[in-house]
Amino acid sequence: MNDDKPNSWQAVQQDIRRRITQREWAPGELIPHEADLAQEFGCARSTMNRALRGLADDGLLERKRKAGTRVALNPVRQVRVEIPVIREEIESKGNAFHYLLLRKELHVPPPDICARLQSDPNQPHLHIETLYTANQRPYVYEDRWINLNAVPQASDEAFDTLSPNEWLVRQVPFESGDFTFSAISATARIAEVLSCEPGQGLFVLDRTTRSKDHVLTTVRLTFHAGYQLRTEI
Amino acid sequence: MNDDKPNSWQAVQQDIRRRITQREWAPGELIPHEADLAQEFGCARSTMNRALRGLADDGLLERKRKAGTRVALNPVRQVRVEIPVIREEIESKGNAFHYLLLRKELHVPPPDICARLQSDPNQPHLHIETLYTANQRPYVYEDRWINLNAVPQASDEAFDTLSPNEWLVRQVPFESGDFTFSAISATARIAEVLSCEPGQGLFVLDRTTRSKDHVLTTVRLTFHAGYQLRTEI
DNA sequence: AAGTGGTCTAGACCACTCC
DNA sequence: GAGTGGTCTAGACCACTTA
Repeated sequence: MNDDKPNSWQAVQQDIRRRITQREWAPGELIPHEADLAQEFGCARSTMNRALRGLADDGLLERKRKAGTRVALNPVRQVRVEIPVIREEIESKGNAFHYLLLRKELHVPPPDICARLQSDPNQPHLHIETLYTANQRPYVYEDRWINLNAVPQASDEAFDTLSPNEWLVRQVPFESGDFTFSAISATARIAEVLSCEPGQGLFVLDRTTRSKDHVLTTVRLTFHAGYQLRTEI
Repeated sequence: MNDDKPNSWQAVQQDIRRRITQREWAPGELIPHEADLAQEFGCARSTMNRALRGLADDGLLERKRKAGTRVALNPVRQVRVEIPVIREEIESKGNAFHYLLLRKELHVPPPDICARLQSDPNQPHLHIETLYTANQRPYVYEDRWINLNAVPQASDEAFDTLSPNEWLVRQVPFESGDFTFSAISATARIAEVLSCEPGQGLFVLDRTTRSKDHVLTTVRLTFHAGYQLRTEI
């Protein structure tokens, strides 16, 4: 590491961070310009810039040209969350990973899914339901729709050796997407699939993936009871 | 913006990103070194470095000294999630924000909370329960413990003009923390507070905050039914 | 109009890691 | 030992924003 080197951007950043967290600079306060700070720390302005830019990315500082740099009033507005790759998440805990194809059908999606796929309301698409298990115990239930306008080759795929997710990642480049975290009460169907009580509160991750012109797929992952998504800052 | 400038790191990054998403470079493939790419793009190595470093931060590339840079096998492993600042989240939707102090007591925490606070199992701490409302409707229920070893002045605070969270942010510098997202089934108590059915699945955010030496506070936010946390990539 | 952050460059040295 | 990314520097110009 370079933390000991007094002029590394990490060392500089750490000291600036300390000044912020220890209230040496109060929230909302204007701090010295890059150039002055660089001189004070005896480093190049680019080094100071990198340190400050990082803190701004983390939400600790707010920077504006001409206006200068201020300590953010409300720190820590964002965290990075690792999106689990199911297979790895299960195997990294030393558990056996399997998946079970519960359904693979072509039919017309309900209206909400049609809207998400940005598709003609009468056009059929591929509907796939999968259960992923850890040591034979239900881990997460996946309810996926694949847009056949965007991924026509999906209808010929058996998904017997590769899970839908792994197959899609290899098949189709994607560019953007959105994620939604929420909670639901287990329906009778989901309770059966995940071996829990009906009504049980379950953690849910909805993901919609797009390429340049199309929505590729939309998927809802419903996790087993007690599942947690952790992160640190 | 500088996106049009052909030598801006953004422009370079965008083109590299395109090569990755469009499979011009396959997942797992070794890509040219910084120096070569810089020459190809006609930019300085530092510019290329910044572009590639950003893509590595996003999880699209994996870089190792001497080994070189590879396209990540499984892209998009992490997303940035905005941690809601309750007051702002409510007011930004044009709703009236209020909070209601349901409880403020000093007593010995249950064992799991003691563990989180890293505290003596017999020592009392400050327990605060708050309900935040949007247009008088329950929005989120906050169940908080404050470590009195770390924040002794909390016991004198009435929390009548400032919510516990806003007060703490102003009082105490903190350095790190962890976040956990999960789901629960509403207990009778929570159902009453949040005006929902017992057993209803609810989205939960647990947060523990530390300064250098102490755990400052641990809090569980239980959101109203139907709450979603969204993010995009 | 002027101040401040944002970025680019060219060159240098260093640190890590693979062979 | 050697190759590759990581970083620092000094200087320059630019873009955005406020006054």
